[in-house]
Amino acid sequence: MPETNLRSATRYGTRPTMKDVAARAGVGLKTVSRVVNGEPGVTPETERRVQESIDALGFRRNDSARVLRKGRTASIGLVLEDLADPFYGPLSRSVEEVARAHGALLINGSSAEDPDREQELVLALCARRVDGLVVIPAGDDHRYLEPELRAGVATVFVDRPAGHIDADVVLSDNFGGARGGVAHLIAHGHRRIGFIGDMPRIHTAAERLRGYRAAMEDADIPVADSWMSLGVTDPERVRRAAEEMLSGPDPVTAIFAANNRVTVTVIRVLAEQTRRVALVGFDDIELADLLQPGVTVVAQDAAAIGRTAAERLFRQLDGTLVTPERIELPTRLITRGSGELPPAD
Amino acid sequence: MPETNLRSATRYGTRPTMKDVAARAGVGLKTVSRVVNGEPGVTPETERRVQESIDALGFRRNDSARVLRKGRTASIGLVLEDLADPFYGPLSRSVEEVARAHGALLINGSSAEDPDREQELVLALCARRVDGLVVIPAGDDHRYLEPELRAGVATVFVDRPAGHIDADVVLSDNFGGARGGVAHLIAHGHRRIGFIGDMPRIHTAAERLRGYRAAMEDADIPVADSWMSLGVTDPERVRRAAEEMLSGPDPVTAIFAANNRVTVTVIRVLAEQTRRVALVGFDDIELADLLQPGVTVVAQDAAAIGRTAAERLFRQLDGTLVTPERIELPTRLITRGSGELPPAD
DNA sequence: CCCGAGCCTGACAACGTTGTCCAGGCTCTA
DNA sequence: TAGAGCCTGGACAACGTTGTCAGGCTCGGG
Repeated sequence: MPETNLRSATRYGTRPTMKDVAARAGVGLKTVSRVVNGEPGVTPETERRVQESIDALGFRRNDSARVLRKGRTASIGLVLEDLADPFYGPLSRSVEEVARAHGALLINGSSAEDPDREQELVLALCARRVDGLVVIPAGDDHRYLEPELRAGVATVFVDRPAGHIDADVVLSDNFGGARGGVAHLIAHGHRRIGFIGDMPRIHTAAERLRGYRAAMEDADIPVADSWMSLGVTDPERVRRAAEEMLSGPDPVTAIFAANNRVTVTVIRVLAEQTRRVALVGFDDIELADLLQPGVTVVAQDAAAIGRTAAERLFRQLDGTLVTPERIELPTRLITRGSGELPPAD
Repeated sequence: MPETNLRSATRYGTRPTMKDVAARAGVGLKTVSRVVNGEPGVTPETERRVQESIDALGFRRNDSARVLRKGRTASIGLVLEDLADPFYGPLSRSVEEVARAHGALLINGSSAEDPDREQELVLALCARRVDGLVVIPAGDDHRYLEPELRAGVATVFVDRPAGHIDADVVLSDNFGGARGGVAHLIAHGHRRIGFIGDMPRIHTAAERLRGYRAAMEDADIPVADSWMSLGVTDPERVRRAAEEMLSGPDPVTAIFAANNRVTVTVIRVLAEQTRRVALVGFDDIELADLLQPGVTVVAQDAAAIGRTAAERLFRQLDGTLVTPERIELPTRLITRGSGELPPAD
């Protein structure tokens, strides 16, 4: 009874299946499958009839069933910290582009820097049977991923290494970048240089701090505790931290801001100062060149990081890649003025 | 033979199923299902045995199979133009937050402003049987969505209305915002005001242009063709357009930049001018307050737009919502200096 | 005229889960 | 002590698709 099928197909909330299409076209179920998937072995005339039914019923293949049968979902998951952060936009975009080139869709979620939420998200993605995962870790223990890795879920960590498991990592040379940025300030005559960064439990923050210390040590400059502020990111506390190191008994003449959010706040604080204080920031920020002075930064290439990670992911899926590796991408110092100001005591 | 099950379960690329877990725990398949889903009717002792098997095998429920059986995927799709655009980051984030609150995951894709790609993406998402779609349309004909809507896929369009179908839309008051922004310039004494915007086939661009014209007409100012530049967005052409309207025979004393990308380029051009030219931009940009002068903008609330759209989506899914509606969110004029400069002839 | 080859086509099982339904064992009461 | 009712657990079908395999048809050659 084709009429019944038609009615059930157009009833709200019900979708036509291949069975419905087959019934309407008066062919077998498998023939419809062949047409839908462009498999050979169907007469043009039969194909036409099937296609007509498909269009008439508005049939759309159910990929859930397909996945169940085939095993691959053609989708990959991206877990990052916050989509609204300007660093992750381009990263996410470049991951998506690579995914698209491989015919895969991108599912993404934000961990909000919360390890539990990261795990919850990752496992939800695994339950959907994503073929691969790109993870910007919030937590530092990823042993919960072991069964997934064994099951063949391709995984690449980004921006920070995985904890307690052996997996691919793609990140910036945070240590080298920070060291270079601070050395740049030292080269312009600064000795009292402040550092404002995130909690050292975050890998990037720790590495950048290490770079700062290394650069100071290279120049034989002992670091005063009052020059360092760790674990502050919210604008209010960054502001206080900056003001303190500028007004203390041993005031800094330059500040190294260890990420883009910190940099932005520090710029605001410095704009209010009468004294000219030098600034180098980690991460580029938009319009940095239009400010007075332009903001000198150590820039990461977010798009390149995303692209590299995604490409490795698909090479894992190809089977081209077996041994986990750690890939460090170089950073680039962009001088625009704020980092070249001389010390003003 | 539990040993066989165990081996097959840990073989690379194969995952344990509920059957494997059941065999290992010595219970029935359905009992495992009950434990996994927290259904009642399982003795604590049995539950413990099952849980132990789950942990030992690293079992993870296969949501594809679940979806196939239940019909709902607990995921929604978001199709936007470009994730890297600062306007879409917060929007995407707020959509994700609402989705999360409803226990759904977010799948997103970028259309790159290409109608074919938009359709391809949307249909791919429908094939995955997402429960709902949030679409920032690139094309202007969405009749291809009719079968999906009939099938009960909740759909909300954002930023621009759908073409040729009746669906929910959430957008900013582009017309009113632009009109207000231009009126603000007029109120500060400007009469020769330039307009640089996107192709009028894009709804937002057309509306903002209409707002510009309306404000000019309200003030009885005839608009010269040379003051308007439509359909340019790439920096090079925006730059040329701006320079032309600043140097022509009838040079403008103020510019209304109809979106954030245009605004940024115009700022660069104006910074090179000796003459002080007023500027109002549509869309806020980061650090706008730190520039000299601060940039006056007509700001949209991207997060509110995303939240509103996603909430409507889930209300559609609840059944609370039936009739499609058009929701316009107000914009906000933020004065920072550039829009308050007097005309300099 | 018959037979084999080759091409279309369709019946059927399987993917892993959940909903339905029933069986068996237990407790409690008359 | 027997019957009723409850609680736990399991067998089975179904979701919509794809892979396997076999059957029927046509065509050409012997």
